[in-house]
Amino acid sequence: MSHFGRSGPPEIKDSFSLLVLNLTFRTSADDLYPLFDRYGEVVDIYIPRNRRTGDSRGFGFVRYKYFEDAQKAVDRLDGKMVDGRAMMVQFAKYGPNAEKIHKGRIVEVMGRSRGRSRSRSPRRRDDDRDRDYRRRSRSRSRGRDRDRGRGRDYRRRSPSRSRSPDDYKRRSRSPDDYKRRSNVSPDRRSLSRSRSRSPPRKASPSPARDASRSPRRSTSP
DNA sequence: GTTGAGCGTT
Repeated sequence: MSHFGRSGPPEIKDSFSLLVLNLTFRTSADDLYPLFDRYGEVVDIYIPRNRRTGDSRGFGFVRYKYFEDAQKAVDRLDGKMVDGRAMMVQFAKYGPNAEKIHKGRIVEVMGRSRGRSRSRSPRRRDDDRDRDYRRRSRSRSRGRDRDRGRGRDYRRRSPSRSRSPDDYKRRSRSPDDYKRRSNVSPDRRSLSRSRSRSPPRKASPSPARDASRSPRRSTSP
């Protein structure tokens, strides 16, 4: 079992963060630990996962206690085949909170004291990130030269609305209708089964069809 | 059952 990430992000100041890219979607921290632990003391390993699906995002973070170990791991594990895919190991550029990191070590801390003054609207970054990373993937794989197309899309975003919210409200049926339907539905079924308005026939439901084809054969000798 | 550039928390 993974004992990483259970107590949140430990002391990042005293550790060097490594970014592991090009990982398979099935690779977990447990799979990376034995590989990275061989080259030094691993403080923590974390692999961002999607909260909705729970799938790995294809990359992870490995924290070393000493810089030399981290550097060695980068040099040795970079391009290492893991689960049939070569992973890329490099020093992290940003910290968990977007802090600037140099060589895996924090060199610049976010202006928390000053940034705090800023009225930063506390928005849900979880969902946003989840959806964003998906869209970014798609865009990147194809939209490298599609910058022009993107701009066009933004302009055409307006006519996207063809219906007004009022229409939706109108669409919703009245409670009476819903009630009636709810009542009618089971009632009809119940009636149909109970009353047996139409006696179930053992024969085919449409003998006429057979009859229409029969005559031909019947008349035939 | 899929995907593939990037930067992270229970």
